[in-house]
Amino acid sequence: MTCQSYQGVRAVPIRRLGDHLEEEVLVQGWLSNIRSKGKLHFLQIRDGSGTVQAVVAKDAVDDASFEAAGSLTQEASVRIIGKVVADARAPSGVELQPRLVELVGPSVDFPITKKEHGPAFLMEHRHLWLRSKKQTAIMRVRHEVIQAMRDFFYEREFYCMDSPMFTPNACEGTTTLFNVDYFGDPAYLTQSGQLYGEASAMALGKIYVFGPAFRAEKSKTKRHLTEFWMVEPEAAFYDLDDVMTLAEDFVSYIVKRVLERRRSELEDLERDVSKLEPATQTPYPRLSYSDASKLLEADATFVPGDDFGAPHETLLGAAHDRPVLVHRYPRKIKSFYMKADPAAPDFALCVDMIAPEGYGEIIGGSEREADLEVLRERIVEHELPLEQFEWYLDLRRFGSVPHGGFGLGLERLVAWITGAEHLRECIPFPRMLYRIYP
RNA sequence: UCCUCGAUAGCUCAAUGGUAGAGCAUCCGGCUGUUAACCGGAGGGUUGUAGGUUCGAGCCCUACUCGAGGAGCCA
Repeated sequence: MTCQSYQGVRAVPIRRLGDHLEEEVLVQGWLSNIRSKGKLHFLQIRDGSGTVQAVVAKDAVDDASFEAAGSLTQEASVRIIGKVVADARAPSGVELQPRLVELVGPSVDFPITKKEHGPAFLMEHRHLWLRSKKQTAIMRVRHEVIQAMRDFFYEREFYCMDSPMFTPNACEGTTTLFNVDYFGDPAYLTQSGQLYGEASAMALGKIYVFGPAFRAEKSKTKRHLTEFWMVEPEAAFYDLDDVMTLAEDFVSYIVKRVLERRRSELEDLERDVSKLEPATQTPYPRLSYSDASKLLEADATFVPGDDFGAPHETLLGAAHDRPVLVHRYPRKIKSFYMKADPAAPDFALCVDMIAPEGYGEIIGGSEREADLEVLRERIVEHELPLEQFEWYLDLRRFGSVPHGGFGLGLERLVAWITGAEHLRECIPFPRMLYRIYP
């Protein structure tokens, strides 16, 4: 006897009940809602794979089961043995006619009720909020995105080469580092796996890094987390065009996969999938920073030569029905490792991908500076500690090659695909400014 | 760091400066097809904290704490 059967009846995930019509099965899960009507109890049972209605009739079960069913409260856990039948009156078209209902664990005064709640309350109860329909749907989409991402790189023979979380050096500016005490020495939580990714690309050619990144930004917006997951491909002998093509192939692949396999989740989320379909087609529109600046000329808040703000990105994104690639930003507003455009040295060979519908920048990438002396100057210009970057400079001393890559913020991509209001809903346990519980 | 808004029952919100209320949740009762079910009843409050104005403050003033949205910055 295992937990996967009970009284000789085999457990079936709710998602798969449609394959077991007219069979007797074991369903194990939690009560998401109950409606009682005299001698009938309508139980909504959730098991993580889906939700199904169980109709407990007084004359179809023993007294103990009927009593147990009637006294169930929200999020009590249950074990049910019953027959799977098709019924148009059931919310999912399939329902369970139990002959046995057993309480596994009681649930008294579950805090998250059927009516609406404020964000602070929900965040305080994130561990329980995760059980709700929308949150589980978002998490399944996140899961699908991660799987699609790994499949994409596997198919193209990019090796998974993860970077360390502890690092002695900064790569995205020194003001947003989380400090840690590393056996008495100062160290930081990584802001990006890229620098190590470059070293890995010199070893294995095409690689990707996937892991959390930490940024101590004092940002209080729906587009920021202090801990977020980033996937960062890096490839030797890739120039900026190769990077842009890889980025659009990557995003279109993922969107296509989610549309194929997670339709019902997108329905639960009431996501308008017609807004996602154009993104399955490549190429994506490409425009240079200079071209984009002209489009923003009418906007008084835009200062030519400065980076785009969130409203500008929204404006640029809104002009297209799919993500847009903006390339060659002014070098002075970009990171030290980006290669200058030989044709216009004040601009960097870099690219941002801006998602439609105001979801903002989901990708930042570039061709990297491959020349030892130029790179050394940049590190000094940016007032970074040169001695901590000697290993990084070695990549230019020993067989330097043109190379490039990008970083994609997983939660921002998931937010756009699911239509989520806020990034905090796109990671199981978000870490934000002033929020580290639960 | 800056700007704006907010804090009243477990939750979401009401309440001319004059007796603190509703829906949901909880508990009790009713109902054999409910769809955030419905119907009847019950319990539930130091109005974020500390001061101040006033005959009287949930409401006006000051400070603080916490929260939300946005800016900057970024993925």
